[in-house]
Amino acid sequence: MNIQFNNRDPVYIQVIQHFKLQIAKGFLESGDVIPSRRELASQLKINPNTAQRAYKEMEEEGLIKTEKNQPSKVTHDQDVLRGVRNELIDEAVSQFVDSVKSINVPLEDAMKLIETHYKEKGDYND
Amino acid sequence: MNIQFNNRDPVYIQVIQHFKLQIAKGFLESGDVIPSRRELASQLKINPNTAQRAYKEMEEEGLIKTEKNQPSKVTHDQDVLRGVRNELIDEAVSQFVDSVKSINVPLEDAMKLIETHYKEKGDYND
DNA sequence: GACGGTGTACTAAGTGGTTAATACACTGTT
DNA sequence: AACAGTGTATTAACCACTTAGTACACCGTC
Repeated sequence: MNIQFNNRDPVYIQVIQHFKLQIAKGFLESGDVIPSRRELASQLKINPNTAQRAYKEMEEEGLIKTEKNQPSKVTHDQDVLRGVRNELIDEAVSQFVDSVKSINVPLEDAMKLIETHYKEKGDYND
Repeated sequence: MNIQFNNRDPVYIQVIQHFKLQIAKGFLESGDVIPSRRELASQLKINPNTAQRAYKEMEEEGLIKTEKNQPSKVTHDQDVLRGVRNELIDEAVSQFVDSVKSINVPLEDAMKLIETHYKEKGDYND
């Protein structure tokens, strides 16, 4: 567990984002336990309340499930997990399409640019 | 002149963005005059200092040029103007590619999604 | 039952950055 | 010369939001 924080976005948002990425990549699966608030805070050197805030929002989104005095677990609802991935993708697509359309970039040009950029950069591993 | 402000981003940023879009679309061309700080502020119902801040940053980026007691004008430097468009595009492309790669979406899938989304939505007019 | 672990709630403090207020210098016009 | 319009600079106020502090309730285990 290690997150590269930027100091642009709020920490708790970045924590949530981190977990969503893990889920979207399949590294975190249904039923997996995640660290306690205090443990996560300790590992990431953040305030426990910040961890709590992140967990609370994830709980409200249905990503994780917490039972009394039990470590929080990733939800068993497969649809929700698939949803995380799809939302991340949809968000990226929508934003991109909105951007290029707003300045009248033809579809063909946009596609070509993506293809080039995609192939240029190395793959992610973690 | 009319901007649909969101209350997420700072106003002065949105003002800059608006001018960049106008430039990228070719609606604002080299040498065109833009409203005075106070006039813009009046039109948009924002504080003159907010307009000033936006103009100042655009000045620093070389987008506009201001001479004493003359209305600010869009730069004559064509390269800068082309740069605006290219930066907007590059930004969109990079962000998209980073996003999809970070969750291991294959290029083909990404392309297909873009194509579909692009065709679905109506074109922009303004 | 004491202790260390868990999750949770409430409140206070801090903080960074945006926006507003105000004033100054300059120029052209009347 | 007065005035109304420019751009500019400095400082103050504001404000939303994040983060931190603290305390409480609960459960297992030793």
